[in-house]
Amino acid sequence: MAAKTISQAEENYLKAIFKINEKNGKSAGNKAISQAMQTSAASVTDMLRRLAKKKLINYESHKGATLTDTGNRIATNLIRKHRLWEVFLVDKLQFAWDEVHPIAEELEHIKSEKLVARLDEFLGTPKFDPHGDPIPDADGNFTFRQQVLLSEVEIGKKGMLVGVQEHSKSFLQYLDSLELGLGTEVEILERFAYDDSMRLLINAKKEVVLSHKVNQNLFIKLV
Amino acid sequence: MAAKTISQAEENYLKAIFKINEKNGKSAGNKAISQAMQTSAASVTDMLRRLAKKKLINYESHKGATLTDTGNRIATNLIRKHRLWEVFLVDKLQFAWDEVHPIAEELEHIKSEKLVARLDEFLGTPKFDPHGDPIPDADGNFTFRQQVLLSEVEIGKKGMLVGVQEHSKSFLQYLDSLELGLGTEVEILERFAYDDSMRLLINAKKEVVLSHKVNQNLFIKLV
DNA sequence: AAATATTTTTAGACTAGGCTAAAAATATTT
DNA sequence: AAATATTTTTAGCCTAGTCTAAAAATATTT
Repeated sequence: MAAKTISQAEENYLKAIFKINEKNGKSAGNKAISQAMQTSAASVTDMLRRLAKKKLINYESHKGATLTDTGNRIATNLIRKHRLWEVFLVDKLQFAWDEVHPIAEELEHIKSEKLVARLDEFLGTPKFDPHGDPIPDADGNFTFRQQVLLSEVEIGKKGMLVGVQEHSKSFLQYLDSLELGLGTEVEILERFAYDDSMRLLINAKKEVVLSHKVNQNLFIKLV
Repeated sequence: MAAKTISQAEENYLKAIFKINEKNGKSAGNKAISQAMQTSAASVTDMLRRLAKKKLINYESHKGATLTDTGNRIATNLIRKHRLWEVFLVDKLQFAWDEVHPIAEELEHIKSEKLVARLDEFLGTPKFDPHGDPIPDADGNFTFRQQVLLSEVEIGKKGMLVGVQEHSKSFLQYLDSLELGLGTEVEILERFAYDDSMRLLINAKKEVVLSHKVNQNLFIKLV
């Protein structure tokens, strides 16, 4: 089967569709895709037709898109590459977790299968990236981890920060300023009903108060 | 000075022009570029005009192209990135020297300055790539090394293989089969006037006979 | 220097990927 | 169910980068 060439633009659309499908649990609409890709709705319609013709997505006019098996495999592999490169940048080249995303966004398009395999091995076959997101294996399987949003944790419970949902530079830098990195121990001391903010004890020595918005973006593994 | 965006295609043309300028010591003609880029002459004319408009090359109709300072800086930086990535692939990911070129060809287009600096440091600021080609520093300066083509070395002289001029997979694999890698010691035992082939002693223990074509592609540092 | 060969440019066309503005289809309110 | 709002598609246009075929310019031979 002649593995058709897939352009970077096409790859990026597949990844966007994958993420929208995953988050919403249903087919990705034109609007959502155009927002994710920062392109016009008209461009999206064009691209969806192209991807459908290549059998990478299932698409019917006005009904949005879902990935075919092939499309899913490609999107998953892109995510694998993106996350492995992020680990490389942080672990080997000492980048901070808030600076790796745009670089990995370019690196994920490098084509060699062998490169990915060797990189994975070189990094020690990591299961999670620097933001705590799972790295799918070569067959596209994600490691599942028991985790809850900090906003859902009850008073008195203890846990450890294992992931972030939001990846913006400003959010990550805010966490840095609080010394809240992956692996940080947290204990819920108090919850303010007024605005759902919470007072926490981190690493058993420092207290911080986090807004609801922040709490909704932190994944905790309870201990 | 608004650093205009430069596409991968443009970058590849700049690199091709750099190499042709370097090898021929004069302005790069349309034909040579079209051969290097594997594109039609018409496409080259178009691209030369685009590059000239961006002040990356000096170009006049029918007179070929040379790089401007800006163009030269970009081309040199691409070569720097290409060669650093080759070192990464060989030294860190255990790739063979005959498989890294196409992958580095993609990796060299990754944009981050910081990435290059960190990679360089991570690799121990190497001065030569896995084929013995010099890696320009961040300012574009190449390390110069005293070297001669094996075909020019006199009988009885000894030296060390420090570089290859040809980079094809088949040539490199042929060298591998002879156990002729960079760093190999060679002593010239005999030269056959008939076809300019040479008999050599390598690493003081094995004899091989190399054709003139091979001898013209090996760089030796005399001891 | 004329004839011939080679190189380069022009002219016109194509694909990928993007855009805006308007029309059509679907969803949501009232 | 009608009216209104939102989403999606259509139509037409644009740029980058490629192509072929023919014309023009330059180089090489004779």
